[in-house]
Amino acid sequence: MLIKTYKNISCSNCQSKSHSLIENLNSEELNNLEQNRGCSFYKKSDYLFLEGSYPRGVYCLNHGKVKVFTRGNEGKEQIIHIAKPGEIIGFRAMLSGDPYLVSAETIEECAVCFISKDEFFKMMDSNSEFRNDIIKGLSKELGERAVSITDMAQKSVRERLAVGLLQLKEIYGTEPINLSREDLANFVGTATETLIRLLKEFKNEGIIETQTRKVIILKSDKLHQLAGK
Amino acid sequence: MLIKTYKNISCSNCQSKSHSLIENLNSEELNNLEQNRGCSFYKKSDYLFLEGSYPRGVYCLNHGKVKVFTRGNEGKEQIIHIAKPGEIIGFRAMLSGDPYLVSAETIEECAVCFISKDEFFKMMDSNSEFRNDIIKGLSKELGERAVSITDMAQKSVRERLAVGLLQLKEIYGTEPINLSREDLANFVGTATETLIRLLKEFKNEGIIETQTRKVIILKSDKLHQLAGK
DNA sequence: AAGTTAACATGATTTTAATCACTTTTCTTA
DNA sequence: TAAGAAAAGTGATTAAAATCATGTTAACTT
Repeated sequence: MLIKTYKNISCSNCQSKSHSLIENLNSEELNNLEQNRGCSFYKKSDYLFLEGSYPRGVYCLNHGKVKVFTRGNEGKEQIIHIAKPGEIIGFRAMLSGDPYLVSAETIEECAVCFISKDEFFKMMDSNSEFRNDIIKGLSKELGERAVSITDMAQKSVRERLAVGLLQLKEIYGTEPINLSREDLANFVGTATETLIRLLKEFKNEGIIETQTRKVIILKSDKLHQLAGK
Repeated sequence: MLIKTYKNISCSNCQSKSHSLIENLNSEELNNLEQNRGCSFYKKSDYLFLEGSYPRGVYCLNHGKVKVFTRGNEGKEQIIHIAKPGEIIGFRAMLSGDPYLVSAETIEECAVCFISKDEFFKMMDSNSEFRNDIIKGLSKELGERAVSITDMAQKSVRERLAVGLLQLKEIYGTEPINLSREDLANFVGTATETLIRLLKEFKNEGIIETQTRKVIILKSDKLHQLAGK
């Protein structure tokens, strides 16, 4: 699946470092990391890891987007998170010691660095700032997921789409949101047909614009309103 | 709200210690903890803390049950977790540095010890085993919540009730499940009326038995089946 | 123990969103 | 660049669960 292995991305100069947990490593640690990690290109729809398998390390996303999802009853995906450059993916399972509960798959071409379990734990042990960032990250995400559970249980699909689009705006920044309708539906937690119909409504209401599959948000304020609080 | 302050529960001899994160503290640390924590009785429906406020420490549950919940759109509660003796409540917000995203309220008479922020962080810093347990706990919970999100998004209310009852069985052990219909509905994520109707169905199918508000599970295997996987 | 309140329960109705069946558009790649 | 495949979109129908209205039982309170 993997196109090419390369060693030419430097951690010290990684353009995603500043929004990454590795930003608090000192230059010695960064150099060491650079020696001990492997980097790979992945094309679209490649897996980083699969639900049920055991983690052997973590993945640091340099370029591209990765969807993290579980599979429910009839194999339907529920997208839990969409990772953007700088993010470390898959450390949860490694820290808990369990097999992955989620799968990770690229949704565009990606450059990803692999940091082995040993290396990762070494960094956790030796650098308390890094460790605290990991702990903070876990805690923050845990809080966010409590909100997601509530949203899933209580909000209508329309409200959830508004919430979801706002989250995706944070992830995609100024670029248009570039997800398949099916992925978008699996992120919002609805049927693809329902999602398409709602997108059309939002479009008619002037809230969004679509360029074939791409979605551009025109009125964030309106989405906030629709999202309810 | 608090009936009585007491100092007579010893951490070293706490009957809930063995299923608690404090079990890996050494005797010196336990003695120190004992000097620096305050214990209180709470009656039913008392708050430990409220969504939006800032954490000043964590709560260690010695006796009783506590519901942890968020409030959705129209103030409807979504119960995220029901804590049982031994559990430390409210450390997530303390670790992330944010205000509480959830509220915690007793659902029966409780004995609760309070450990200050300073004290808690001191233990985290000095005892790596304790710290690792905290990290593992956070990670495990994070995984569980990914599953909850998927369940909320994809399972029917009937399936979710089956899942919920099985979870409650783990929490209540051999005792009957003792929750109001409303709390049970807010745990499963449905309307109270719907919950009541489904409980009746389960009762007619011989899966559960009810004693006024209490629920006794008769056929766990059947619930596993209904829960879907 | 009687009265009051809150929790539990049921029936009828409406709403939301899933499902099924099918068409059209867009992307791939031979 | 034409053919095939995959993704996007539409319409009709069904199913699930929320909501509204109201009745009943249980549990406090004085």
